[in-house]
Order: sequence, then C-alpha cells, then structure tokens
Amino acid sequence: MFTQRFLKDKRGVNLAPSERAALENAISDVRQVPARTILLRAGQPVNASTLLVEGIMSRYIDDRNGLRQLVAVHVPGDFVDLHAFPLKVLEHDVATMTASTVAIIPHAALEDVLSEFPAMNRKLWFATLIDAAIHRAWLFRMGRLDAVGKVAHFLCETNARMVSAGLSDGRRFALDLTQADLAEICGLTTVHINRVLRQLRDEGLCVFRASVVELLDPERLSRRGQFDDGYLYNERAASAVSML
Amino acid sequence: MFTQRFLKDKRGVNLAPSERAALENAISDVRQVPARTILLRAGQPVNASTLLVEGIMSRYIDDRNGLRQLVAVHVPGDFVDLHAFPLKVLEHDVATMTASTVAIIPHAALEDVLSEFPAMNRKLWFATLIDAAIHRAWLFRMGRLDAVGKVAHFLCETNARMVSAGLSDGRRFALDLTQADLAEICGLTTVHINRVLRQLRDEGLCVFRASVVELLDPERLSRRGQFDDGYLYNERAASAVSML
DNA sequence: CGAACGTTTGAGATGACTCAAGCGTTGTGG
DNA sequence: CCACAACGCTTGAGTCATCTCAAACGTTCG
Repeated sequence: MFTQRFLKDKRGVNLAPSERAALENAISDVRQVPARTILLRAGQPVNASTLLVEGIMSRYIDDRNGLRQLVAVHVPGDFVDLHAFPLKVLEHDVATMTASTVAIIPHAALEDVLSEFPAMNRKLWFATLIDAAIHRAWLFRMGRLDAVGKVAHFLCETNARMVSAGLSDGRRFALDLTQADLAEICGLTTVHINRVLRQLRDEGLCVFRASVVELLDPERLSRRGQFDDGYLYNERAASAVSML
Repeated sequence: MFTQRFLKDKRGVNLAPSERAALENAISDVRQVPARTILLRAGQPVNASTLLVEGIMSRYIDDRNGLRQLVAVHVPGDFVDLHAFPLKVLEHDVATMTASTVAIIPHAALEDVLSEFPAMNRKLWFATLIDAAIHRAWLFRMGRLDAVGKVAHFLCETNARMVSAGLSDGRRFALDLTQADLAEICGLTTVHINRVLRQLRDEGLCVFRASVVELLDPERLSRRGQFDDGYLYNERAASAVSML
C-alpha cells in the first residue's frame, strides 16, 4: 500500500478503507528517483501529482543570484504537489533531496476517484491546508527566531512529522541531508549552520550527524525553537492548540 | 454584493452568477469592525468564516516574548479564514488592521451552498491554495531578501493584489498601516523599517506615507524585491510563470 | 493642554555573512 | 590498489546588516 501513510494520524480526517483503495488504484506509476532530481519546474503545466512513499523531497523558489529558498520539505506519506491538482501550474520547483520512491497519480484518475467518493474532496483539501499551516510555521520561524532557534524549530518539526509517519521514535530518526540543505531550509549560510549545529551539540540539545538526527533533550530543544506541534494537526499532539 | 471581489480576476476559476448569489445568501451577518480588533484566537473552534469586504486584515502567530509575526495580510475580496472551514481550528489569530467591513458566512450555510453547487468545492479549495502560494512567496522574501528587498517585495505584492481588487491604479493605493505593521510583516524592527523606507524614497522607488503607498518606479521596485506576480494567479499577470 | 501614538535620528553592540583555507571521507579511474 | 578529484565539514578573521537603546519630534484627539 503506497498510500498507507497519507493522512495517517491526522485529527479530523480519516480515509475510509474503500477511499484509500481507490486512491491506491489511481496510481499510474511508482518510480525510484535518485537524490537531487527535479521532478517539476515552476511554470510547467502539471497533470499528475506525486505521493512520496520513501525519501525526502523539497519544494523551492530560485532567486536571481542562483541561490534558492526551500518553501517545503516532505516526508513519506506527504502528497507533495497535491495543490497542483486545483492549481494546474506551480510557481516553484519540486525535487527529491534523497533517493526516493514516488507514486504518480494522474489528475484525471484523481478526478474519477473524487466523483466516486465526493467526501474525499474535503479530505484532500484538508491535506493541502496542513501544508499551508506548515508554511505559516516556517514564516514564524524565519521572521522571529535566531539561527539556533530556526534550526531547532526545523528539527523539532521534522521529528514530529517523522513520528507520525512511523519513522522516528520521538528522539532519533534518519535524515540524509547536508548542512547546505539546512541552510537553504533556514535561510542561513552553510558556514553558519555548521556553527549552529556545534552549539546545539555543545548545549546537549541535539546532534545532527552522519545522516541521523538525535534530539538529546526534546523538551529543551522545543523551547529553544519555540516549537508547538499544534499546526501539524496530528492525532496525538502535545500542544495547547490541539488540546481543544 | 459583498462577495463581488471574491475570486475576481483569478486565472482558472470563475464563480458563476448563481454560485455567487448562493454565497451571498449564505452571509449571516455583515459587521463593521474597528481597527486592531481580534476576531479569532488560535486554538478556538471556528464555525463561521470571514469574507473581507473593506479594510485590511491580518493573521499572525505570537512568539514567547510578546512579539508577533504576521503570516498573512488580507485585502478586500479575500476569504480570510476560509481554511478554517475544513480545518475547524486555526493555529493563529485573525484580526483587523484597519477599520473593516466583514461578511460572516457560517460553515453550516457554506455546507448547504456546496451541496447545491458541488463545483464550488474546487473553487473554494483553489482560493485557499492561492493563500498558500502567497505564504510561499513570503517565505522566499523572508529567507532570501535583504531589508530593502523585503519591503519592496511586500509593497509590490500588495499593489498587485489591490489592482485585482480594483483598489489601485497600478502605482498608488491607500494602505493605512504603520511602520510597526510593516516590521511585523517583514520580520524587521520598526526602527529599521523607517530607515528602509527613507532609502526607498531616496532612490526614487517608492513612497510610503500618510496612509498612501506610491510606487514611483514599479519596474525597478519589482526588480529590487525580486517580485514576480505569477504566484498570485491573476488574470492579467505580467510574469513568466503566468504566461503559460 | 496634555497624553498617546507614530516617526525620525544617532551611537554603539552583535549576529550572521564573506572570504579563505584546511581537513576528512568517498568514489572512481588509471 | 593507489591517487586524486569531488564533496561535505570545520575553523578563523574581518566585515556588514540589522538590532538595541535612547531621545526628540510631530500629530491627533480627548
């Protein structure tokens, strides 16, 4: 089941088994994609969307000087460019960060699924709105946190999402990114990311090394990054927002 | 028609007159709201959404030190918290920035409209995805632009959105915000915003004063802020992305 | 008239950047 | 199987953009 992790563990939505099966059937192709491969370019018409099965993907916007800003990082279970289904054109690129397995769902097939299961409309909509909520958390991170806070926030978020995907035990997970990747995610330079990571290590908060992230002190790390998992709408979230 | 400006001028979607009328009918209440009034708090259950008819509204996330980061600014015609319809709880506050007129649409009424006009589902979804695209443009702005670029980008974006709403002639529009507001939007300090505005004025790019924004040289201002209007999905956009 | 608010300016501090170099690891071709 | 190129990580020194703190000024409104 390639769609197993999609919308798993999200408050307020559950795909019925029949719905999940229909989605699974809509998959036209499952592909292995090497690391650092662009799947979609800004401005191209899109007629299929990508469900991430294994690996890490990114969405990013290029600036004029050849630098880029990541606007999203995706973990297994994410429907990476579902928003292209209503939009039809995206204003950013979509690429793999690590070697990935992706399931391709043509928009025409998705259309058929939705006419058979109209209730899924709302659920897919919901899924894209969680991405938007993550965008907002990133805006907060970029605007209000210092460098150490930014990295702390990102690692807490990724940990929480990996927990939902069943890929983190809550303290430790595989994340095969480089320090340059973290720089593009946090809007910092690679050199400075290096110093921030050392600081996080020295303070006993977190270790990022050899493709593994380990939160040494999740509690203090969350506080350092002002991280509150409410915006992820996870089933068992710790935050005040989600207590309601 | 309070809904007149909603989804006006957007590529790929058009509300049919009957759909617009149904939406209009779903309005339970139209209210005048003073400036700087909180309409919705993070974590509250939401059972109605707000269409902005006149004025400027914001969405923001508070940090631990009492500062806040705006994650969205809304202009007339925006369905400010439509995303609360599927989500039911938001992780940010919603407030007016200037004195505003808002139309309240209860979720129950919206549900009725959608069962009568199922095609509207996709159009409302689309509307929330444009907000997400704006979030991404903001992420780019926050991560990759210097202070002058950030302010330039925001003013270009707001101008483009005001043009769509019929409230800017492309160079000049009313925007009753303070320099402190700009600071919360751009993730800068008020003091620095002041210096940036002087620089924009001195370089003949833009004047922000007395509740009016005037783009003295829209072309150069766009370049300074690396602004490309493609992400707004406006009907007549200038950008490469939108040419497709 | 005075209080509140927003804007403007100056001086000094600092967090993050730039440039530069060295080091370790990995993969590859001779 | 070694050598070297490519890549990512680490560190240092100096610079610069933005922040902080502080004060003064103008405008609006009760």
